[in-house]
Amino acid sequence: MLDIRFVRDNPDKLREALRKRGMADFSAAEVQMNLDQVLELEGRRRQLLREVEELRNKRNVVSEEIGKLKREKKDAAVLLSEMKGVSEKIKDLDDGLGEIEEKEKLFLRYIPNIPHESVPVGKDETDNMVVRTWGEPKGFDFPPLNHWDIGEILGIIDFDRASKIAGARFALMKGAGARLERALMNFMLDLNTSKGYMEVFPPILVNRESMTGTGQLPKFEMELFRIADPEFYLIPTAEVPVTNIHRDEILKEQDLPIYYTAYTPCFRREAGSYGKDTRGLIRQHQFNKVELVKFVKPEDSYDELEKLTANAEEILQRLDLPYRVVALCTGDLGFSAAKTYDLEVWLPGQQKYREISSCSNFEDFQARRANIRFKREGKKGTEFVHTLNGSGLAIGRTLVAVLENYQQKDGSVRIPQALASYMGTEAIT
RNA sequence: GGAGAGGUGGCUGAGCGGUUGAAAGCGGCGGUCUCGAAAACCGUUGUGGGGGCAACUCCACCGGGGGUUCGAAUCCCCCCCUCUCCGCCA
Repeated sequence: MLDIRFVRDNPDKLREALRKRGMADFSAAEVQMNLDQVLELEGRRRQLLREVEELRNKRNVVSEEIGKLKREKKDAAVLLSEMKGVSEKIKDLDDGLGEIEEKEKLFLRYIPNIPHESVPVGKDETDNMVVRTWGEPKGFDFPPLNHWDIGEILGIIDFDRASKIAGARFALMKGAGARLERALMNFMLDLNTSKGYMEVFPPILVNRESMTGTGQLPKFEMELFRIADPEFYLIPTAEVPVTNIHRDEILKEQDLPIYYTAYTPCFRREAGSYGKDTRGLIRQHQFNKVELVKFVKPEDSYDELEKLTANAEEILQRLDLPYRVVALCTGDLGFSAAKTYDLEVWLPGQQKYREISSCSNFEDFQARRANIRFKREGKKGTEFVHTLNGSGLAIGRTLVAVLENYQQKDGSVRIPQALASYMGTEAIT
C-alpha cells in the first residue's frame, strides 16, 4: 500500500509508475475509481476531518465546564441543552468520514508499488533483462528425459496415484524421491541458517489480516485456498506468515536487520493457468519451499536485496546447477514489489531456463500495509521498515532440476555432492 | 465441546462516569554527586493524525465494534484473544 500523502503530493510520479507498469492512466476497475476522483476524495476527507475535530473540541471543553459547575452545585441546564445533539452531529460527520476513508483505503490497496529506478522498463516477460548467468548447460550424449519420465522410470514420483488421492496438480513422492525432497529441504535450511538467517516454522493456515498484510488480499483471492467455517487461508508462500511475524510491531533500530528462513508447504489454486505445465512437478497445488525473509532499514534495502539474491544463488551453485539471474521489467513486476530478481535454473528436459526463485524488495509497501515500523535511536517518531523476501529455494523445482541435470545414460540419477550426506547415497537407481 | 478467570503505557500494576494520556513501581533517557562506576537524588519518558514557517496547538487511542450520557478506561450489548480446570484427541 502506498502512503496517501505520497499519492496526494506526487500524482504525476504515480501516473508515470503506472504507465511503466503498463496500466495506462490508472483506474482501478475493481473499485471503479480513478486517480483524480481519489484526489478529490482526499480533499473532502481532510475538510470533514477538520469539522469533526472542531466539534469534538467543543464537546470536550463544554463537558468539562459542565462537570465543574456540577461539582460547585451550580446550574448547568443552559450548557446541557446547548450540548444536546452535538454528539449526534459528531456521529453523523464521523460516519461520513469513515465511509470516505474506507473508499480511499480500498482504492489504495489496488494501487501497485512504484518500481525502483533501476528496474528495466518493459511491457512483459520478453523485456526482462538477464543480469548474469552461472554455469554451462551440460551437453548430453543421449536425449535427456523430462523429470516426470525420470521419476516414473525410477519409481520415485507417482502422479497417477496422487490424482486418485487428491486430483490433478498433486504428486506422490516415494522412496528416494521423498528422501530427496527432505534432503533438499534440510540442505537449504542448513545453508541459510549458516548465513545468519533464523530458522522459523510458522503456521501454514493464517487469518485474513495476515493475507491482507502481505498483499495477497483483497486482489488475489482467486489464487488462494480457503477454509470456510473457521475462516482460514492456506498460505501460498511462507512470505505470508513470516512477514506477519512483526505485523503491528515497532522494532528497535538495533534489532535490524532481521533475517528469517522458513520451510513450509505452499498452496496455490493456479486458477488461470489451465493448460500450463500440466505435466510434472513444475506447477502443483501443493509444493514445498524454503523462504528467505528480511526486515531492514530503508537505506540498506537495495544492498540487502543483492545479498539475499546471492544467498539464493549459492544454493544453486553448491548443487552445481546452471542458472541465470533475471531482472524483471516494469511490466512483469509483481504488485507489491519495487524490484525483483528471478533465478532461473536450466532444465535439460525442457531445454529452457525456468523460474526457481524470486527475490524482491518491497520497500515500505508491505510494511505500511502490515504496519511494521521501527524507531531510530534518539529520534522521535517511527519509520516503516523495508521488507524483502525470496525463495531459497522452491524445493519441487529444485528436485526437478536435480533429476534432469544429473540424469545418466543408464537411467539413473547421480546425487550432487552437496546432498550426499543428506541422501545417504551417491545415486538413485 | 463444558466450566471459570482475564485483556490498561516497554514491562508489572492501580483506576467512586467528570483536570486520567491515565497513580505507583520497574526499565529507558538526561542531569547532580564521583577519578570512574554503583547507590542516592532531581528531571524526563507512548503512538497515530489534523492545523501552523515555527514556538505550538487540536483530535483520537486503556483487546475490537456498537450503545447509554452533556461527558465512558470506568455502565450495557456483541465479537476476538489469552489463561486455568474438565472432556476429547495427533
